[in-house]
Amino acid sequence: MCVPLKALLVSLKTPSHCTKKLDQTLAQTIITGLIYTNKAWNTILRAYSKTNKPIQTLIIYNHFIQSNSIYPDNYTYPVIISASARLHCVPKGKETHARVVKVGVDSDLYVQNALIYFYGFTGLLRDARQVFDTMCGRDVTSWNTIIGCYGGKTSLRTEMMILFRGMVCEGVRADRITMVILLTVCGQSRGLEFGRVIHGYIVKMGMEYELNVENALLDFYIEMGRIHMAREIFDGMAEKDIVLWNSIIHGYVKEKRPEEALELLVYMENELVQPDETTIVSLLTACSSLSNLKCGRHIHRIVLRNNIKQDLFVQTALINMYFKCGGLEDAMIIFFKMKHKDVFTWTTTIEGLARSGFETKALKLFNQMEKQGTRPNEATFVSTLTACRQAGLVDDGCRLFKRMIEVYEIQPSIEHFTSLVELLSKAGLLHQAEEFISVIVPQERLIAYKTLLSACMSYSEINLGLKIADKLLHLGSLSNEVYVLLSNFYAEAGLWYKVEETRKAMKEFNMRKQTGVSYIELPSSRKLP
DNA sequence: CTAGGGTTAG
Repeated sequence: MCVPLKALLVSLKTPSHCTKKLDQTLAQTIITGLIYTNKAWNTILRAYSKTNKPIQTLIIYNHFIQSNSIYPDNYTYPVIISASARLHCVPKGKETHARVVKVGVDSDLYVQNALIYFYGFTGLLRDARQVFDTMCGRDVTSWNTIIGCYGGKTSLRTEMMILFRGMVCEGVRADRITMVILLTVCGQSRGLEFGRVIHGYIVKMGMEYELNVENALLDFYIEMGRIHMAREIFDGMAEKDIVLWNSIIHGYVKEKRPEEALELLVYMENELVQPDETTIVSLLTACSSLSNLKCGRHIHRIVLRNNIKQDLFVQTALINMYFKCGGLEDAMIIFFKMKHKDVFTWTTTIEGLARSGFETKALKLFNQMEKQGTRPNEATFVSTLTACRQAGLVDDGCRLFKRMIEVYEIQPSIEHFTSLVELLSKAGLLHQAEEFISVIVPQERLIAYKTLLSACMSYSEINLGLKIADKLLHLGSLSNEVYVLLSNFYAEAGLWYKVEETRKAMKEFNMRKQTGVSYIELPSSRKLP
C-alpha cells in the first residue's frame, strides 16, 4: 500500500472532527491515481462506510467504477448495497442488485445478506423475503437480518416468531445478536409471552451472563413494566457495565420510583463505577419528578466534577430539572449559554416558563425558535397552548392551533384539543368550545366536558350546561368527582330534583362525597445523595 | 478486506 493511502487510513480511524481535511486527502489520492488495486478501493470504501457517511461511500464508489482496468468485486458490493440502504436510496440499491447479477456474484453470501438488509431497511419486505427464500446456505446473519426486517416499523411479531422457529428447526444456532433483535422487538411491541420464550432459550443455550444479551433482556422486562424481574437479572450479573447500570436506573425512573433510581447512584459510586451522560440524564429526570432541588444540584455537581460531557441531552435534562425543582434562574442560565439547541431544548424551556407563570416569555421564546429555524413538534404546541390557556390568551392560542395544523401539518392530539377547549371555556367562548369537543373522539371527551361544564357554571350558561351535563351522564361510569361537579351545577341552576337524582346515581355507584383533601410533599426524611 | 443489534431528554 502506498504512503498517502496509509496516511488516509490512519486519519479515517481518528474521530470525525477533521473530516474536511480527510476528504481533501482522499480527493487528492484519487486524482493522483494512486489507488491501483480493487483491494485498496475496498479498504477505503469499508473505512468510509464505518464512519456513517453513506453518501461519501457512494461518491468514492463512483470514482472507483470510472477508473480503468480495475473493477469492483464481491467484497465491494455489500458495502455499496448497505450504503444505499442507509441512504434510503432504492434506485441505487436496485441498480447494484442488477449489477451483481450481471457480473455473477449474486450467489455470494455476503452480497445476499446485504441485499436482504437493503430491501428490509427500505421497507421492501417482499423483495427481502424473496432474496432470503431463494438463497442456499443461509447463515446466522441471513436469519438475523430477515428477522430484524420483520421487527422494523411494521413489527410483524408473529412472522418473526415463525422465522425464529424455522431457524431453530434448520439447526442454525441463534447468537447473541438474534437474541438482542428478538428481545428489542418484543419490548417495543408488548410481546411478553414471546419474550419469555426467548428468555428460556437464552438460559438453555447458556447465553446468560453475556452482557449484551442480558442488557437486552433487562430492557425487555423494563419495557414490559416488570422492574422486579429486571432487578433480579441485574443483581445476578457478576460483571456490570455502564449500560446495565443505566438501564436499571432508567427502569426505576420509568416506573416512577425515583428514590430507588437515586439509591442506585450510591451503589454505583460504592462499586467505583463512573456515571456517564446517559446515567446523568436519568438521574436528573428522577430529581425532576421528586422536585428535589438539592438532589438535582448534587447531580449537576457530579457532571462538573467528573467532567461529564454536557451534550444536548444533559443540558436539556438540566434545564428541565431546574424548572421542575424551582431553580428558574439556573435553568435560564444554561439555556442562554447553549450554542446549539434542538427542538427538545426549546420545548423544555417553553414548557418550564409556561409552568412557572411566564406565559408571555414562553410565547416569545416560541417565536424565537421559529425564527431560528427549529421546527416545533407536537409537544412544543402542547407547551405553547398551555401557556395561552393559563394566561387566557385566546387569540394567540387560536392562531397557534391553526398554525400547528396548517403550517406544520401536525395532527392535533387530545391534549391540544383539551387545552383549546379550556382556553375557550375560560374566556367565555362556550359555544366555540363545544364545537371543538365534537372533533375529539367520544371516549376522550371527559376532561373537555368537565372543563366546559365548570365554565358554564361560572358564566351562568344554564342551557348549554344542561346539554353538556346530559352528555357527561351518557358517558357512564363517572367518577365521584364528576358527580360532585354535576350536582353542584344542578344546584347552581336551581334544579333540585336533578341534584337529588345525581346523588342517587352516585349512591348507586357506591360512592360518597368525600371531604376535600389535598396532599403536599414534605421534605423526604430518607437520606438522598 | 465485505453483511446484522442495543441504553438517555419534551
